[in-house]
Amino acid sequence: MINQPIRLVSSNPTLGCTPITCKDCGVYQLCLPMGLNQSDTSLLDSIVKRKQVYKRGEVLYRVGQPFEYIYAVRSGSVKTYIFTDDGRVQITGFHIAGELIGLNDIDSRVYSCEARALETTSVCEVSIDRFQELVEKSPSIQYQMLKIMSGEIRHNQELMLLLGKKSAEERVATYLLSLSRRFERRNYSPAQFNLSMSRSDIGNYLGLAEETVCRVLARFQDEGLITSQRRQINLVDMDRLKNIARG
Amino acid sequence: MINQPIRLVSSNPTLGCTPITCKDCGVYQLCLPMGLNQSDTSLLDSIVKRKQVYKRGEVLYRVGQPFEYIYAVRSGSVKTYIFTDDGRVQITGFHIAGELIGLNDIDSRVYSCEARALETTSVCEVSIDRFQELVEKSPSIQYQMLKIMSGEIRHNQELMLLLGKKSAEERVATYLLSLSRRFERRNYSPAQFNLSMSRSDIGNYLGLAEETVCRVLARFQDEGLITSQRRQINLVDMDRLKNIARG
DNA sequence: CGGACAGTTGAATGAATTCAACAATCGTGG
DNA sequence: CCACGATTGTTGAATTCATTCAACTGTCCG
Repeated sequence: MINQPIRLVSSNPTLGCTPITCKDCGVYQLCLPMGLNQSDTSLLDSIVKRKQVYKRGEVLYRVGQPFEYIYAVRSGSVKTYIFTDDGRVQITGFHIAGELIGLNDIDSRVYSCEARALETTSVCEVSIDRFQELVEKSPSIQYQMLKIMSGEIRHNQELMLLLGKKSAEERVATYLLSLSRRFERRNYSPAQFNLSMSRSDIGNYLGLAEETVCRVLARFQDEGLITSQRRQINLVDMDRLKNIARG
Repeated sequence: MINQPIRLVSSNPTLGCTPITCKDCGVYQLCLPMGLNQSDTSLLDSIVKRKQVYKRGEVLYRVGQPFEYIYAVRSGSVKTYIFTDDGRVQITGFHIAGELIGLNDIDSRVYSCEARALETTSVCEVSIDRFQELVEKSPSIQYQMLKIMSGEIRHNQELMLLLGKKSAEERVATYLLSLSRRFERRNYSPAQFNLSMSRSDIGNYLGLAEETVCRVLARFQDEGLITSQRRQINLVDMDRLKNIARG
């Protein structure tokens, strides 16, 4: 059975993630790096509210709306994207279970991007006001937040490298491997998975035309690197894929 | 007199920056958003150490070096950049007076990018250990840090939009206007300034060839949008420039 | 079943790159 | 202070990788 977690909360501690249990939402993984004590996690419990489910295509928030919640994805997936003034769109991230959304905008009163569910998606909405109270009570949680955001900055920088310097093949290979790693961390299969996003979304994210993504995937398939049936992806030769991703 | 600040520390409070005086380094602007009280700023003084000067081309830190300091630029400018495995480079940021360097990597033990002075540059090196102690004492400072990093994520996302979706002309126009805004905040002239980075650096940052940057600047000059003499830039028609940047 | 959407493939086009040659400027050492 | 080599910037011509346009197929879901 593909894309089914073995145990969603069994994330390997050496990866720097600790599972957090939330009374209101049931068990989920907030993916805060290690370093929280018992009282910290109870504090977290106290502010993590409003479990919510969004269906495919539904919007979590729009640009300019008052910034109210940080979102922790429990299951499913979400895309976030920003706009140019003339309406072009750039997808800035795909977010799967265990990831946080809304970290940009903490210094702002409004959301700077739009978030939309790619499939049926369950999230916990964390009130920013209560979150702010929390971090003032618990410096260690706040320091964990600094770390998470620091990691997000690094992730974005790698994306800048991809967008600025990589060829179409390198981009697609990098993308597949990045997804693979994230699934692996969550105990999904790193070699076989379903894409929840369209070719068009992938292309948008990678700075490519949708047709280019198709062609590259077709080439990868011809060369025996992957098999793909629409959104079902199978990474056959990860090593060669890694070589391509590296350039 | 171009590129001379009227008063370096007179930054308009409405911009969300408060000038911070550091006993060890003299007066400089750390550009922490408003919200610190007197005891916070004394705390900051106590950890901001090691005023340091780097000459053009000198390296502040390299990839893989132990992460020891966050840097606050006092004067001059610094570029930060990352590498692909095969040695390609992507410049991820140019940093001028009042800006912080090293915020990515807080969750890491090593620097993930390299930083190099573009000209004679004075910085304050802030020990990460002492910084961590500080933020545990002062939640308000830490929350300011969250805000700064949140802003950095947003800035990087705009760069992703630029790299993924904008034409060469839009990129260069956006770049010039971004520099202009940053100079303006620091009471430098927003219309006339010197670039401390080469065409090659600009192109690298914007995902363009150096020659393309030249050609676009030449076109802008032909069309009366700017005048440029090598690194001396004069924005003549900001409104049209803004229109181009928007697409 | 049918209409809409998503994905694929081919051919023509184009924006930016690469290659190349040259010009202007910088800076270092005599 | 000047000269000269190195660096940086500029411009033209050829090339290329990805895009755009177009036609078509497969799949999903009401």
